[in-house]
Amino acid sequence: MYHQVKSQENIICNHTKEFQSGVNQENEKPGSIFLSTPREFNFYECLAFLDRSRQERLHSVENRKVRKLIQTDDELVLIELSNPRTDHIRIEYLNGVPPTSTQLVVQNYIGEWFDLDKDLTPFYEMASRDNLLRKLVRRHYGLRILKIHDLFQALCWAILGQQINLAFAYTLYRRFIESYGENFVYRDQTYWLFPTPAKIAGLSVNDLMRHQLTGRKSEYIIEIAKCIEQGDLSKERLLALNDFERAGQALLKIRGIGPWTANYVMMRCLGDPCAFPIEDIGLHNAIKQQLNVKEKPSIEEIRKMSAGWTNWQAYATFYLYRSLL
DNA sequence: ATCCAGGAACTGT
DNA sequence: ACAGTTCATGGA
Repeated sequence: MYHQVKSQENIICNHTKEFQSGVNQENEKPGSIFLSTPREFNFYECLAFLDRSRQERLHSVENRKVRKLIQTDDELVLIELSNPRTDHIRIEYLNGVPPTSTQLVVQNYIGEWFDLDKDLTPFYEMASRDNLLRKLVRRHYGLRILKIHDLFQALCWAILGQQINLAFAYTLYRRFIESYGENFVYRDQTYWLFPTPAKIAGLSVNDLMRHQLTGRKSEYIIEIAKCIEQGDLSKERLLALNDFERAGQALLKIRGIGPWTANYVMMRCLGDPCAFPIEDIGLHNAIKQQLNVKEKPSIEEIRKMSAGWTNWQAYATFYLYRSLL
């Protein structure tokens, strides 16, 4: 095989140019492709979040690397990401290097997954002056919001997690994926894709209730699947509103999506830095822990504490989530 | 056993 | 508009 990869051609930079330089060729091996990362980025902080549940099926973290199966329009690719040097992520294609066009899709996907385009310096500046965030941003420096690319997946994850503890939410999520998602076996390990709206739209409420979803959640998810199937709801359409405020309002009109779910999805999927799921119990617990107090803060108290977080509420929330691991 | 969990819809006033 | 109730089950 003479698929000699020259490093210069494979440094993909979908964010600020200044981060492009500095890739050393020593560690490179043919077939590896590198994605340069900003200075304010820590791969292992992100991996810690990705590795928070043993029931996770949509990626696997092992040996300081993460693997994920990605379905593009015409390819199924299994990637493994690692971080041999701090200024880039290494991408390895385990089931064969796909065509260049697919590689570009994958690189964009990873850029979105790890939120590489965001300049965190203003957030850090704000956080260094905030009593609640100061320690957190130092301890977890370089953490990014781990995004959920697929809107249907983000909505299902949020709805499944409504009003139940996180461990049980993961159980429901795993059952949902293993029951209705496609899988791909590679070297004795199974990798999963999230179920498609088409698949879920064809189910009955009873089908989902068999996996211990409540009747309500089953209805919400099936209805949303149908909505997406018919093209009435899509990430593109929400982003095309060009206004997170309006995107949030559109989400709130959907049955099963309240303020918490709308904000959660805006944070994890649509990329709204102002999204703030202020009703979130996990957020409340994280704040309680940070303040070292006995009682969880009230919504009003959180409003006051977060008064200075303008334009960065989602990042503050995510760092607080991270503190709970 | 008891309480709570990364909420939201529904019902009655 | 607002407060109280129901959904429903697992985890600690």
